[in-house]
Parts: sequence; C-alpha cells; structure tokens
Amino acid sequence: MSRPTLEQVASRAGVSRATVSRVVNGSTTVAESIREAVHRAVAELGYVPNLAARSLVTQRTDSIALLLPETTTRVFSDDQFFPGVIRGVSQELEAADKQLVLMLLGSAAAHERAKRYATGGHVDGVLFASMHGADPLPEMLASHGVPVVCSGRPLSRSTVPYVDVDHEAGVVAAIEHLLSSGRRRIATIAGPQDMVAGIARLDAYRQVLGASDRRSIVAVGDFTRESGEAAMRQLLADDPRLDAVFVASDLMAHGALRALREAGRRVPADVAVVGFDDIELARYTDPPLTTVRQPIEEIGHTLARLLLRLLGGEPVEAVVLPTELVIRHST
Amino acid sequence: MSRPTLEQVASRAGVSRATVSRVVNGSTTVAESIREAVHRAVAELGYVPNLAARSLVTQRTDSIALLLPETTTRVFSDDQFFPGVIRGVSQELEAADKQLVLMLLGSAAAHERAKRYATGGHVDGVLFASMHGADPLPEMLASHGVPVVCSGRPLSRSTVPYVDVDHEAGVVAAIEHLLSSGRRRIATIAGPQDMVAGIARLDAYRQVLGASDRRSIVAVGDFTRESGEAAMRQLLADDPRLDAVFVASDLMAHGALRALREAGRRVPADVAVVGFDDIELARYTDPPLTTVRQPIEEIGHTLARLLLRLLGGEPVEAVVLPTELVIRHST
DNA sequence: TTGTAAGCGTTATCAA
DNA sequence: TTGATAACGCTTACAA
Repeated sequence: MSRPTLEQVASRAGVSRATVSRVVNGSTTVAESIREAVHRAVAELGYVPNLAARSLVTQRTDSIALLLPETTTRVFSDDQFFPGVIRGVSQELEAADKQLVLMLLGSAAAHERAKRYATGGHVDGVLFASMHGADPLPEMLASHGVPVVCSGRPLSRSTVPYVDVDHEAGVVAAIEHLLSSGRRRIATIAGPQDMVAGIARLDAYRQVLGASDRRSIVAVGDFTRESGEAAMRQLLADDPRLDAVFVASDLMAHGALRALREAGRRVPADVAVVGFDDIELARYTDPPLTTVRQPIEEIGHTLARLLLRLLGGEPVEAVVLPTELVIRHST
Repeated sequence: MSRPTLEQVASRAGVSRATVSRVVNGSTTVAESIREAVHRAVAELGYVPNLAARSLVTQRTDSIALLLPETTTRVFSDDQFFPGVIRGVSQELEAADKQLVLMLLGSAAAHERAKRYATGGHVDGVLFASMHGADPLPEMLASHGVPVVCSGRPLSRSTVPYVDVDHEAGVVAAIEHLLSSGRRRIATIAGPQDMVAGIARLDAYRQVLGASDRRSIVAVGDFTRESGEAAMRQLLADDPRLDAVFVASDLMAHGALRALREAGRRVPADVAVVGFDDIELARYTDPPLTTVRQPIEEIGHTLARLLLRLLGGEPVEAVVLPTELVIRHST
C-alpha cells in the first residue's frame, strides 16, 4: 500500500504515463473523454505527484525559504517585527503560488543544515531576515547560484540585494520632536550592536545630538523587553536628571516604561519616551507609546517581490523604505 | 556553470559514482587515499548533493513540517504561545538532525498547497499547531500515510495522536483561587469557540461556577488583545458589579486590563483578573498578571518526540500536560 | 574495497 | 492528440 505512481494511474486509465502527466499538469491538448478517465483514476487511487521526482526533472520546487536568525531572542519573542515581515512575504508569495518555507537558524548545526537544504535545491530562492554580525551565508548561497534577498542592509561587504528602512530619518524625527518639546537630556537605549538596525539607530542618535551640541547618554539592549528594563535602570543610575529617552524598539521601550515606573518617574511628565517599530503593543502600553513607525508588512512584500524578480532573471537593486514618527502620549 | 553532479566529482577524482556517494554519505568502507581524493574533488567543484534526487531514491527527506493556522490572528500576533511551541519543536528536531519547515495555512489556497507539499513527499511527517474548527487536513494526511501529530485535541473525531494541556485543572484552580479570596461575581472572557483551547476553558469555567451555584457572565474573544479589550467593556456593561474576571489568554487579559483602567476600575482592588498561558508579557502588565501557566515549550518538545516515535514505527498515544496557577498581583 | 547497473517517479522531446 | 523514450542525479544491491 505504498503511494500510487503515474504509471499506475496510467494503466488504470488505460493511457500512457505522458498523458496522465499532461492531465495532472493541466495541459489543454488532451481529449475531454481521456481527461475525465484520468481524473477518475487519480481520484480512485488517491494519486499525488511525487514532488522530488518532479523537481528532479524540472529543476524547480516552487518554494521559497525565509531564513530566520533564531538565536536572537527577537524572532519569536513577542516582538511583532518578524511576524509582520513574515506575513508580508507570505501574502506576496501566495499570489505567485509559491510555498513559503520558514527555517530557523538557531544553532551552528541548524545554520549548516539550512545551508545544505538551500544549496541542495530544496528551494528556488532564499530570503534572509535581518541578520546578526557579518553572516557569510547570504553571500555564500548567492555564490552557489541561489537567488537571495536580505532584510536589512548586510553588515559585510556584499552584493546581495536587500530591503531596509530609513533608520536615520526616523531617528532624526524622533529626537527633533523631543528637542522641540523642550527636552534637554535625551538618553537612548540602543539595539544590539551586531545588527544593522541596532547600529544605524544609535549612529543616527549620536549624530543628531552631536549636531545640536548635546551629550549622548547610551545604554545597549538586545531588543528584548527585559534588556530594555535593565538598560533604563542603568541610564537612570548614570544620569538621574535625564528627561527623555529614545528606545530602539517598542519592546525595549515597554521594559523601559516599567523601570521608569518603578523608579517613580512619571511618563511623560518627568521623562518622555519614544520607541521604534510601531507594533501593536505600542498602543497598549501605559501611556501609549510615541514611536517611529516602520512599514513592517511592506518590508515583507518588497522582499518577496525582489526575490520573484530575481527568479525571473531580472536585475534587482536594494530598496530603502520610509519611516514615520507616530505621536502618542509618552512624549 | 550549472551545479556539479556526482558524476563530475567522480570523474575528477578518478573513481566511480558509487564511491563518491559512499564518501559523501560517510561510509567507512572506503580507502583513506580515495576518500581524500574525493573530498578534494568535492571541495574544488563545490559539489552539493541534489536533495530531490536523493530523496527520490531514499524515500526520505529528513525534514518535518509544522503547519500553522495563520488565518488566526494568534500565531503571529505578539502572542508568545506559538513561538514557544515552535522553539520547543525546533530544539527537539535539532537533536534528531531533522530540518524543521514551518508553513502557514493562511488561506484556502495555502491550505491546499501545504497539503500537496506534505502528501507530495516533501516532508517525512507533519505537526499541526492547534487548529480551528474541525479541520479535516490532519486526518486526511494521516490517511495518505503521512505521520501526523496535533497540538491540541482535534475537535473532529480523529485517530491522530495529539498533545494537549489540562485546561480543566487550570481553570478550576483559577476560579477557586478567586472564590477563596472572596470574589463573588466572576465573569470570563472566553477564547474562540472553534478552538479546543477556547471551548475547554469556557466549559470548565461554567462547570466550576455552576458547582458553586454562581452565575456565569460570559463574553467571547478571539485570543487577541483587541478582542479582550472589547470583551471586557462588554462585560462591564452587562454586569457593572462584577468583581473578578477569568480571561482565557494573557494577551486578551492585557486588553481587559486596559478596558478596566479606562472604566476607572482598580485591579485587583475592584476587579481581580486571571489570565491563561503565562507568557512573558504576564510579568510586564500593570499590575503583573496572575495566570494559569501551561508548559509551552514542553508542548513543542512532546509534539516532536511523538512524531519522531511515529516515524520510527512505534505506536503513539495522546499526551496531556499539566497546568499550574501562578499568583502575581492582579488578584 | 570498488565498480556496474538498475531503478526512484517525474517531465519533455520527438514521432506517430 | 497521444505514446515511446530519454533524461534528471542519486543510492544500493550485486559483482568483481
């Protein structure tokens, strides 16, 4: 009782393998009566094409991998960033009738396994969620001929096309908003310094504060709520008179709010807080969070579109999407 | 410059295809010198085995699919339930050197595509995240000979083995805790009534309240924060004198807390709140949430272990994991 | 220990 | 419009 093959369907329907293949693949050049007979045989036997055999000959799999750096506490923490990206990618691939395959790069072994998986031809192309450090994998896959697109500008010198957002513009808007509302001692909780999102936002913070002749007050977190809480405590210890803090992610900002409350600081009366991301949580914190919105699902859409274009043999360039300050009640 | 094949490696190393295959698959019956020559040829050509060809002959893929009902707002909302399950599954499969493949069932088309993918032999087995309604897919895959394990007891009559938690015991502990601390009008925000987690928790609530001769006060949500907020407003309108609410998920409880604050109710002074899940968020709400903990990662571990056992041809039975009340400051 | 050869289940080319 | 037949790249008896 193993799986029926094309052969068996063919003999049951009294036709050749080739004809069954045609029917299964929707070719129009098959007589109506035969088509029906084949369909009946398929149904009766419960035939399902063997995808390995098919892809062996077609050299395609019609599936796309999205590789997620799962070591990070971020992907499947309750941060909505990755989920939003995934949703966007998913919608776009849906339309192209491609199967999305998510893979976690949680360990060195997983990293290796995913590499074999992708170079082994299990997928037609690969999407990278934003990476840590200078991961050589995207470049390596590309050099093996696998089409690749990255989310977030790669930290290593790389020719792989990517999608990123305008971190600088977002940070500038946030800090200027704080300055113009009279804040004078503006600290920051930065993201991990091995990710482009962490680095770019901190750089921008330093630059705009430097331009207005103010001192940087910096603590570094890793995008988790817990790290945001710890970083805020640190900042309060370093400079008890700070009156504002720009936090590089909403989730860290949530942790920061808690630390501020515990320290007896009122938000925004004593300390103004600005986050980054604009995930749903931002509307549910107390008070609701002013934050820099990035178009999360749109990142996903764009990633998928670029990859599909790459698969189609078209040339592809990096894309940078806009960010926007959303003002709520924490400033 | 297409991908090198076994054949090419063989001719470069001056041996037969079979020998290269042996080396690549780590057979020990190959002379040291030949093994080295083959490895060199592999490295020089950048050879990577074609997985489709391999799985065509071996009938295995060494990968496992985890199917996620993505229509639900729950999987990739900022609820940590699914992420935790995924992490657990991932850890366990890692140890078995299987590739985890996540697939989203976001639409009818995606549902269909995933079915083809699984029955087409792209994976050796399938895990279902907790489903909506009486999804026939698990049973159907099983009937196609695909090993399947479900998270959450299937709502349809089904022979597919599953992993679930003891919803009843958790709810009973929660309600009794409320009763014993003097609460008299205990409402509930139930989960979606097409999911076993939603149904079982509401049933248990009704049963224990009925047993203590108290009235049920029910609103239904869909496990999202937003629905929790709306449901809480509804409950306050229905019975302004309620003094406690059992919420079927922490995320909905977060929404409920907000609605309570907006209505001017203090927690726990005026209204006690108990959640369900014990995700990280529960420690960061204001006040921190009393909740029923379920062993989320353990669910994932168990799912994976059962499936691996199934793949090994062993018989497998359903598993029900324990729940436990965690008391914080919302009661 | 190594090689030969027969598949694995498809699709695609070419005739008929 | 249909049917042979040759790949696709690999593993695995079976022989040598």
